[in-house]
Amino acid sequence: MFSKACEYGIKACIFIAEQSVNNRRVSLKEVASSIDSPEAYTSKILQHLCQNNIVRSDKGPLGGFSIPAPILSHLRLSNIVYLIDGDDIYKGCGLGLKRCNEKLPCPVHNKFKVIRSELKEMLESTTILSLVDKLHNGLTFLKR
Amino acid sequence: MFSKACEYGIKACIFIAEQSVNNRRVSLKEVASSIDSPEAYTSKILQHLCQNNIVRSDKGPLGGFSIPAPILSHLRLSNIVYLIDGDDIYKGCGLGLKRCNEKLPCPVHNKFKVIRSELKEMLESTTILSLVDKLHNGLTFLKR
DNA sequence: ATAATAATGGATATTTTTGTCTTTTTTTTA
DNA sequence: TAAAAAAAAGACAAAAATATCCATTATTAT
Ligand code: FES
Ligand code: FES
Repeated sequence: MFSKACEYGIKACIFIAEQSVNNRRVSLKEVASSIDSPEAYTSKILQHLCQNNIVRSDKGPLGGFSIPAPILSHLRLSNIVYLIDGDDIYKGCGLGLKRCNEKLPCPVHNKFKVIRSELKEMLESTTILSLVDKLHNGLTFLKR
Repeated sequence: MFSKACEYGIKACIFIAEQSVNNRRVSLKEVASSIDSPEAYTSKILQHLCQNNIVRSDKGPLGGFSIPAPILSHLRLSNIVYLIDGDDIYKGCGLGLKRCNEKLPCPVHNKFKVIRSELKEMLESTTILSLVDKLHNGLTFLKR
């Protein structure tokens, strides 16, 4: 469904967000070990998220990653997925035609567009904060 | 959503099925050009489908690919997707945890499982024959 | 039997995705 | 001001997915 990079990106954001809620910055090491991802690869993904103002980073001792409250209050799954995996999952044809097109639809178009728009709706309506809550209460997990 | 191989596999099956309904066998060349896919790669995918009795092949002049009526009458999208892409789309965790697990769910589990089961339901309920009909009536397309 | 046709099978190549390693830059504390 | 800590950046490596090539096998028609 999502690329590995995107999966790591989502998990990293949820973890960093949880810590940010408690005013803690986290290092790359902490992120990678908390979400069970390869450190250097995770670093690239975090860089990408930082360059696009989804995550904030501070260098030096006491530095680390965080998500500022004003960003966190708006951040949704869709922002992360769109940044990392692009809009294929929203707009792409299920059978890989150049463009999904009502006028020249592929055979699965009508069935596929329903699923696709439900996925879109789900990603756009799910806030990272809502996921943080459940994680914080020990109801969900980022590893295993 | 699906791999390229799976997209080609689905399109190939729909095209071959359409021809089989009219008692025509089709060559690899015809398949590849009709669905706009790389010939040799498509060959591998068709081999895979043949080995698993989803498509039939006959060698020699007059040979080619076909889908026998008894198979076509049962064939659904899910059969093709499951064969080529496996069950990740049905059972896999949206965040890539080892196994999707009600007891140890990831943060997106509850939202994700809804989409996933709708996709599953759609794939399992959609017959290739129903897609052939629309293609045949010029309502849908396999290229562009 | 022979030639022609069409799929098969195996090896190889390319591209994309995923993952690693090393050096540089920035910031903080001593 | 020097040392340590942490991310940034760039080059490189490995693995997986996608794609191509060529020789072989099976079938049909002549
Ligand atoms: S044209 Fe294929 S999904 Fe719309
Ligand atoms: S545990 Fe992640 S989708 Fe079920």
